[in-house]
Amino acid sequence: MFSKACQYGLKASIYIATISYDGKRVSLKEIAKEIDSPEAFTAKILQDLVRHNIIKSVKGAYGGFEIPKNEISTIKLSQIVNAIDGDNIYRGCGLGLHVCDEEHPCPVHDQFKAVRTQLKNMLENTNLEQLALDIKSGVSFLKL
Amino acid sequence: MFSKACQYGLKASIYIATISYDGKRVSLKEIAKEIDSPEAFTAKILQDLVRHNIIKSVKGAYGGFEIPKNEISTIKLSQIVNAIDGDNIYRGCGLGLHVCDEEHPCPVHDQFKAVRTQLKNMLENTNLEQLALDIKSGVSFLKL
DNA sequence: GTTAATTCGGATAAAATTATCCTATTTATA
DNA sequence: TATAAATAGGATAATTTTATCCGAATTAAC
Repeated sequence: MFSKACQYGLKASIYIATISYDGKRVSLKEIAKEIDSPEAFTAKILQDLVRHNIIKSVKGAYGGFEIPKNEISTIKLSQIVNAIDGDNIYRGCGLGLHVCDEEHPCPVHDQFKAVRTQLKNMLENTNLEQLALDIKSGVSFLKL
Repeated sequence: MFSKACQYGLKASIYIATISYDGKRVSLKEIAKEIDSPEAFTAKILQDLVRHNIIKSVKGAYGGFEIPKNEISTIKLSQIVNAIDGDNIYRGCGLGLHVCDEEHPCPVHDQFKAVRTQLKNMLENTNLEQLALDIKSGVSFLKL
């Protein structure tokens, strides 16, 4: 459904949110360890999220990544997916047609529309705070 | 959502169904032209679908691909997706965790479950006949 | 039988995605 | 100011996916 880069980006963002919730900052090294992802590749993805203003980075000793506490509940999964994988999953045709709309639908246009809409709603209605709290309380997990 | 191979496989299957509906057979060349796909790559995918017993091939002059008429309405999109992309889209974790179930859910497990279920139902409840008839009647399109 | 039209299958190439490495830059602390 | 701990970013490598090429096998028609 999502690229690996996007999966790492989502997991990293959620992890950063759990740490930022306590007013702390976290290093790339720790993030990669906690979400079980390749460090250098994860660095690229985080840079991308920084450029998209979704997370903040602080360079130098005692630096790391963070999300301003008051922003944690405002960041939606859709923003992260969009930044990394683009909007094809919302907009694109399920069969890859260049043109596919109500006027000229692909054979599965209607069937896919419902799925895509549900996915879109889900991603737009889920924010980092909800997910971070579940991680903190041990209800859900970021690795294994 | 699906790989390109899978998109080509779906489109090709739908096109073959429209032709088989009239009791005819169609060549790789025509299929690739009608669904706007690379010929040699499409050949590999069709071979795969033949091995999975989803379509039939006839070698030699006047050969080609076909679907027995009485099977057209029994072939579900899920079979095609499964043959080409595997079952990861139904089974796999949205964040790529190796283990992700009710006991040890990833942070978005519940949210994804609904989307995946809807996608699964859609693919299992859509068969080639419905789609082929829409193509034949000009309601939907396989290219552009 | 010969020919032409086909699918099959192996080898290879191109492109995209995923992953690694190394250096530069920044910054807190001693 | 020197040092160590970080992120930033460019170059490159490995892997996977997508795509092409070509010869072999099959089969209908002449």
